[in-house]
Amino acid sequence: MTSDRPRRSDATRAAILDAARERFAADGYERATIRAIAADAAIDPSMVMRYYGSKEKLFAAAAHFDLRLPDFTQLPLEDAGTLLARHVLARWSDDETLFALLRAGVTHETAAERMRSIFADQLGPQVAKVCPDPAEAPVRAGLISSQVLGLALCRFVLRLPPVAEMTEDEAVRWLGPTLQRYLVGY
Amino acid sequence: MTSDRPRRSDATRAAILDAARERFAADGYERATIRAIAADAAIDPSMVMRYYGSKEKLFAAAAHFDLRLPDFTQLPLEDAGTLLARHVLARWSDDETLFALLRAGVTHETAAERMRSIFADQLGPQVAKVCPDPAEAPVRAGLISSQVLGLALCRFVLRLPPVAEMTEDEAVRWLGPTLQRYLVGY
DNA sequence: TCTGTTTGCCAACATCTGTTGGCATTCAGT
DNA sequence: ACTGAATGCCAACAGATGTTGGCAAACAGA
Repeated sequence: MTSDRPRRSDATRAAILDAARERFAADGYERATIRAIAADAAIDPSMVMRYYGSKEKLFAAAAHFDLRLPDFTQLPLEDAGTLLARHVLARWSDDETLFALLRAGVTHETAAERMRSIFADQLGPQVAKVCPDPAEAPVRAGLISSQVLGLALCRFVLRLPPVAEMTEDEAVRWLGPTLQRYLVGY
Repeated sequence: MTSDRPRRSDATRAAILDAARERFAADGYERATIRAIAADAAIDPSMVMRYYGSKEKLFAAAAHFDLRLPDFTQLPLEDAGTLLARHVLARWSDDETLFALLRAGVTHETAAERMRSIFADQLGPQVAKVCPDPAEAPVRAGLISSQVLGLALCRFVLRLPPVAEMTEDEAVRWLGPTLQRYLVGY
């Protein structure tokens, strides 16, 4: 249906998406100009418009993200918090899409909505599987989000020195118990 | 020296600062235009330039913030975390300057630097007074910042529903123990 | 080989941005 | 009352931004 035979322009489309993610992640929504993205992708700005329609739609196309959470029921419950902290920090480091969402989400409603749906649709259900009362799952998932996003904000975006210079292990050691409590404690 | 007799334009200057804080808080640095700020202050855009020199300097002038932390040595140590959570949440609610810093800090280096200095110079020293080893104070202050900023981000900026709808008491109940641990625990 | 579509670039548009200079009015000191 | 400074607005600038339309070259199907 939607996927025909591969087009000759697929490489260009992909290059645009890559450049867009990079620019949105580094500069936020408004500072990431179509001209700069096009330059990074080594094509003309008008191509971006032809293939993605508008800056808004380009962002929507570039900002798909999957946290790739493990199945929480398969996790040893007593150190789920630590494993979750490690997984999320790693996921954060190897995919700049989350930066794009974080930087853009602060000023751009589309990005904020995308962020909300990631934590509601991907994290929420997993939390519901293991937390004491499934009705509390949204709140617990929200708290986990707050600590995870807060650390990412301080570490990667604001670059508060002590948080930015922390090793990943150190960060996991501190966050693990916090997430564990938000997950199953009181 | 710097402060002469009050000028006739002081009201205008103050109106500009107020409008600037409001716009920066609501829209972030780039979307908060000088024209919009001037319109809110009911004066001409050129006045903003005359009194503050540039948009950059206007932001710097508008983004002064004091957390007004209590003296931690005067606090009952066993619920310092809870008191800190309550204080910070309250402070956040009644001064939009922090929003301006948060929204702008994500894309604007001046704002990020200001944010860093707030948490390093205001929070850090207080933490040093009560944490087990003063050498750990920066890291502990950084962790506290991450949780506090993360909650503010989710609650006020991204508006994750479960976090945004939480009562302040509920938020304090969840954050208290976390901050307590970052403050004095392991 | 011919034809229509796809891919790409160029030039331009309308608008918005921070910023500047000039001119009128109002105020303060004498 | 006179003078110089302070205050305010208007008009305009130069540059950047998202976006559009047209035209050339490369391609694919017949």
